[in-house]
Amino acid sequence: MPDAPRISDSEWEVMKVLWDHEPMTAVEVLARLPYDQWKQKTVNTFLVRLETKGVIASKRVGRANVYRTLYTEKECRRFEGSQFLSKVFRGQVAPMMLHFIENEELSESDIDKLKKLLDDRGSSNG
Amino acid sequence: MPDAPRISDSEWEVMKVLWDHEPMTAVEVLARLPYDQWKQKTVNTFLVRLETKGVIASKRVGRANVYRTLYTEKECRRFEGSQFLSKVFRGQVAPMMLHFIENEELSESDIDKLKKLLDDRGSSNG
DNA sequence: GACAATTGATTACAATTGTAGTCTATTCCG
DNA sequence: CGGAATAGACTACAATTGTAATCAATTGTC
Repeated sequence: MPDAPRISDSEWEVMKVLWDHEPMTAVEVLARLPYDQWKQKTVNTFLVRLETKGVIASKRVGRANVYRTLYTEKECRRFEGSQFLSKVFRGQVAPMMLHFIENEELSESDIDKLKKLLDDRGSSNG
Repeated sequence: MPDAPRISDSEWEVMKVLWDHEPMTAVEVLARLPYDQWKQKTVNTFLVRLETKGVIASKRVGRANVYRTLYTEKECRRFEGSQFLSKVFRGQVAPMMLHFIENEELSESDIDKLKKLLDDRGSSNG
């Protein structure tokens, strides 16, 4: 997969709705967003921009455009994640993980899950 | 500490240099950045903008401005980190951690370190 | 069939960001 | 002392982003 283009904050909100419910029309997208967050036209603009960027595609169905994503959430997360990592944590994974362990809420079961993952990771690829 | 203002990608590069070597002049900042990344005037602009945003402060020393940060790297990381978490991972910490465990390089010792941290975290605040 | 409602297409416009250049004051060198 | 170098202040300008409004085409309704 080629690198996903830059997706702005607002555009990300739209993408998340699309990933969850695609294919959708612009009206449907608005309906899935928090009430009063944006006007319909604003959402339309975001969709147009996302399509221009090549992140989503549309097909005319009747009089409405129906949108679908061209990148998975996972792909976009990979891109954003590595950007974030190098920008904010100088590319150092461990300090970043440490940061989140210290600063964010982790439930007991989250902690267990992560420990198991680290176990697997540790043994499989020394 | 109040929330740090929004710091752009380029501004972050400048901030990292400042955190490492402050207090510094604009010329010193440029010298610490990768060769040919930016012209002196560009770095100057970033410094002015950062000061306007209230992220750094300057003091005139002789004919040069000497800059220092007003927020620690930790504080800014907290801010950026939670933004990133909610934007890209919908606020879910565990999936994010999982993502990085799966997608980024972790050395054996990184993994050990993280496991220990999770142990502490798990037992101290069940 | 004429008008209202809906939807996309086009246009708008300010703030932020990236990337400097020019203008001005000071200071160092010969 | 006069010109060159230097540092900051001010200005520039396009791209991206946030936030829509207007224009135009289509479609349903009476």
